[in-house]
Amino acid sequence: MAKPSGLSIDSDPNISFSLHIPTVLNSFPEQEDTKPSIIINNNSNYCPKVSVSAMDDASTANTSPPPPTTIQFPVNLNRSQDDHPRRVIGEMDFFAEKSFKLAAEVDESDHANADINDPVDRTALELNVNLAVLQVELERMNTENQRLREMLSQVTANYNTVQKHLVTLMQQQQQQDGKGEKPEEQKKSNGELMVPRQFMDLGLAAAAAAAEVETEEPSLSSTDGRSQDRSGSPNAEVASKDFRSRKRGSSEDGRGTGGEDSPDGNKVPRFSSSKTVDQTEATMRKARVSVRARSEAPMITDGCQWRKYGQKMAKGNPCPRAYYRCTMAAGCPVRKQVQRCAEDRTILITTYEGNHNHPLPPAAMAMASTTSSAARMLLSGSMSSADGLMNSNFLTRTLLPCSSSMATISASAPFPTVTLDLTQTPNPLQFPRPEGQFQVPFPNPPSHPNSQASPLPLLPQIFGQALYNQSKFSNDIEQPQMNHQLQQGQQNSLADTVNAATAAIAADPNFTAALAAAITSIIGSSHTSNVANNNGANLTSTTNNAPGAPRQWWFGGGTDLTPAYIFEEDVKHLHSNID
DNA sequence: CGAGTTTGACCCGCGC
DNA sequence: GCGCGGGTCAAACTCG
Repeated sequence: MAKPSGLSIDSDPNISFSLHIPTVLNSFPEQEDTKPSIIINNNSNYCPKVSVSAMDDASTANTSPPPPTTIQFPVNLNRSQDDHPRRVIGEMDFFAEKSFKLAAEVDESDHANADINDPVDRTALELNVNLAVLQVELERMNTENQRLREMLSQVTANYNTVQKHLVTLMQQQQQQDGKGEKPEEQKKSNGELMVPRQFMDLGLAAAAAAAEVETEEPSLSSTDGRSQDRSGSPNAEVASKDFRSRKRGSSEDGRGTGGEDSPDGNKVPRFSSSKTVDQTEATMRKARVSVRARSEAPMITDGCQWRKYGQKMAKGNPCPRAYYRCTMAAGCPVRKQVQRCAEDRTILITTYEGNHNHPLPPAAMAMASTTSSAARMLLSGSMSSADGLMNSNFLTRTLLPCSSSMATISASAPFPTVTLDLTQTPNPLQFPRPEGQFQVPFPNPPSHPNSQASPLPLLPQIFGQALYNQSKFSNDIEQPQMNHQLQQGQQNSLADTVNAATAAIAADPNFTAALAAAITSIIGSSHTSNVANNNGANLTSTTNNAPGAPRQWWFGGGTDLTPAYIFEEDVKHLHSNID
């Protein structure tokens, strides 16, 4: 990776310094050898200046990079009178201990008479630049700190709003419970959440079972080990076929004895753990995550290996639907369907189903984590509402608080499906919430229309690992026994929500790195949080189309200006991370 | 020759 | 009961 790295001084009387600092937050392993450098140019007669710019791939690869941030400060250099053209006097390595040591030994006052041809004066110049670098860096950090504080104040305000909202809703809930109305009936009467009863019932068991499983076997996401890690459960291939067998056998149950037959023929009591696990498997398999992305390619690249096992013409769409199954591990139950949108054939609709039973490569982590988190958000949401603690309105506003039209949950589909629409801009004002759909924030589509191969940004491995660690940490701690099932389900919901959000914000590596600690702290705090902590942080970002324009971030938001939901523990952790 | 794809057949659920 | 549509199977085929 060849990047300009050196200290050069032109011969004009006024010299400008260009300090190039590799973007630390966005650095990749191959960039580690990139060092800050100073380029001193004499392109101004009266105003020597140091210009600090962050050098990254964008600024170097782009033909018209955004102008670097230029911070000017006086530099008095007595140039030699010879008009030598540009002369490179050496490279300043800011990571070299020698550079700082030399600079510290030089009297600062010497810089006024510095002669760039004199080694001592050059050292003085280096000192001057070093101080400037530190000043600039300090200034930048102050600015960043200020920005984070503003964000925190906004989050705090949102928290207060939500807390009031929660109290109101809890009061309403108590009043309705006093009338003896069951939650399911409430939903029907309210007409706000028309989720199939089958899904609601399974979702309760699924979330509970998922909580049990995850307590024993924490994992980065539900995508790894869901099938194979369950003790006594069949392997994934068997489970996959068992699902089909169960589906076929379910219609025969009515003719049978009425007992529940396990796949291996043993009688299994109702509500046993294995039955719950089966229901979990069935539900997780039924829950689907659909990703819409613009792509000319026949299939989006999600990091997994797939084998096509069928193709059908689907009704209402002239484009055939292809069926794939994951082949990264024998018996992985994950399948996906790929079909072009009938209305806009540039849009590729990929529907994922099931959870991987094997470790995933980093490249596959983002998509798998996102889809599985979205699916489990769906299931956890159903559990919470079915449990009666939250009515549908609350579910809508807390679990799925944003209506940025980037992700939708279709409850009317044959299977509960979360649709992540990566084809639209996330501007909430442009996309009013459709009736009967709940929406969750997800990242904007690839900024470049041709970046078809990666509709979702790759989640940095370190970020995923942090989530894993936090998940493990929170699961290792004994849970208060208030309502074990519910609480763990909510914890999963929180983790899923945050997990999805983190995958979303991974679109911006700078922000990802900056907020990784905060997000993971939110997860880690969930075990001590109260019921209201079900919500988690929803982070949405948008990018101005103009190259180099800053990415804007906000918590929550949406057409109805629903505030973000960050609760006390989360705010504390944000505080601690910022301070 | 093995892995992956194609494609017709089959199964099942569901609505009429 | 029947037909339709979605989903899967598996033999045939293709390709490297």
